[in-house]
Amino acid sequence: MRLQLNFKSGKPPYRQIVDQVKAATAAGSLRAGEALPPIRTLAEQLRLNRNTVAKAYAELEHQGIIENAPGRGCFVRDGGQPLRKDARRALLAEPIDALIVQAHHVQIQGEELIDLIRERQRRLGEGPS
Amino acid sequence: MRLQLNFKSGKPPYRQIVDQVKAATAAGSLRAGEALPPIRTLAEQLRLNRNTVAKAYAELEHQGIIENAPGRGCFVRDGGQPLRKDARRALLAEPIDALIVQAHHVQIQGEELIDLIRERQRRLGEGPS
Amino acid sequence: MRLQLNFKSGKPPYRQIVDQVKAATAAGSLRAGEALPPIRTLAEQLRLNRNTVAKAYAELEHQGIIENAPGRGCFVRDGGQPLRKDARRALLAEPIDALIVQAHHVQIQGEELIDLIRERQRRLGEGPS
Amino acid sequence: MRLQLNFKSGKPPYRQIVDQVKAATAAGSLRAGEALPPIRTLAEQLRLNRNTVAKAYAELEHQGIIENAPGRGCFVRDGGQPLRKDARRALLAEPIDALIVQAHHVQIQGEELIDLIRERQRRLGEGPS
DNA sequence: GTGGTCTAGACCACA
DNA sequence: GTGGTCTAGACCACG
Repeated sequence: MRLQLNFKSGKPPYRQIVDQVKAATAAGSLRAGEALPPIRTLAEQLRLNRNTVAKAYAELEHQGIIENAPGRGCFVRDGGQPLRKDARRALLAEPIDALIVQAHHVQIQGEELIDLIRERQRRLGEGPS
Repeated sequence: MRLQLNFKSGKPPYRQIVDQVKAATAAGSLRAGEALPPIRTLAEQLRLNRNTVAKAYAELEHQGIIENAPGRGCFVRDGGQPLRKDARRALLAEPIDALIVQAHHVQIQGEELIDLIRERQRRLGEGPS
Repeated sequence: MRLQLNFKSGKPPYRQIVDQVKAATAAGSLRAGEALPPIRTLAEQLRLNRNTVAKAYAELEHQGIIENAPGRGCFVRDGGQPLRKDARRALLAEPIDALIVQAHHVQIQGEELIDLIRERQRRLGEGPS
Repeated sequence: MRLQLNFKSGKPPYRQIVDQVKAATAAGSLRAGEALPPIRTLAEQLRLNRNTVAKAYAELEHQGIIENAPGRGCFVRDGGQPLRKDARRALLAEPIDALIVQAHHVQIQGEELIDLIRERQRRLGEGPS
């Protein structure tokens, strides 16, 4: 589970954590019973205060996504069937549009943007499927 | 020019206005020289306070997207990107990486992500408004 | 760091704060990394509303002079001028012309103006605070 | 009488007109009985609305600096002795400081600033006294 | 404790 | 009519 924060988006960090964990569980890439990273570990990775991460975890527990077992860690609860592919693709529509717009603003469009993305995929070690 | 606020996203309303106006200029549905709705009018439409809309417009002016002429109104400015191509591409590296990670969370990778992006490009290019 | 407002100048208070902080960093009495007074404290000192001071600080952050860290405070940033020398000199042409004209109005010209400027340079260089 | 507006200073244009005319009369470069440019002429030169210039003139008349003779124009009233040299020099202290600070921000200081100013003086056709 | 955002309502400068 | 600034006081996110 690799979380990615965007400090310029305006969305508060604790909300970004909540939303990303929810997306991962909904898509099935985080399975029921799996453990989330300990609060202090995640706080270090994301360079956030522990209180902030704790708040995100508390919110996730409040929404029934995870279960907080004091002293043992946080675990994903069973959330039923993972989403179908269309639903998962729909989750990406908004962030993709945002990227296209931002690219347009620096006058990079169409295939040039696609090329750039492929380059970053290669660099992140994610070869074309 | 139809603005739509999402009060559940966690992103502050004034930021949503900024991002949507930027998107509209990028997509061509707002052209250079065109007038934006007056602050008071937009505030009424969106059921926001005048100051909140004013803050959004001020931010847009600060970013060089629009021009605020006291007494006359707010107008879309002419683009004009002085940076060299490498610099512009570099600006996109971070948001692209964020998207790739987010897509990974919902188990969409490689060429499947590329396909999705092409689809959104087509849809945005079809000319809104 | 002693800020002084002039309510008769016609210049808005938040702009006076911005200009004075910029002056202080330029003069070296505010060094990189140093903390500015908290918004609420400064607002009290200057008998301004908190929002007004916040606007000034936001503007300073936007100009890259300071860094506002929610929860920790506001800090002076490291300078770092990426523009080339010609570009920087060009930025001064307009304000210099304005000064020459203003001096002309009070019948101070040529070398007499230069002398006056040298005198102010000496005084500012003596290191305030 | 050459007026110079600075739209970025934050000081309202009508105040800049008032202050500059006051400075010129105080320094003696505008003498009693002399005519000010007609409102519509000045408005065109400064690219302001006539109302704005009219407001400045009205303020000047209110302060007893000028006299408005409807149909004939605006004239400077007798303001007694013009200021002594020290007083005139003092009027320039603040704008000079502002320039030095701004120059410092683009890392132009000392003699380099002096050189730049001399260059602008030459270009404005104002040879060293 | 810190800074960030929003509302409500006022006054000013400009066209 | 337009946008710009200020006040007052509220709530939120972060450390």
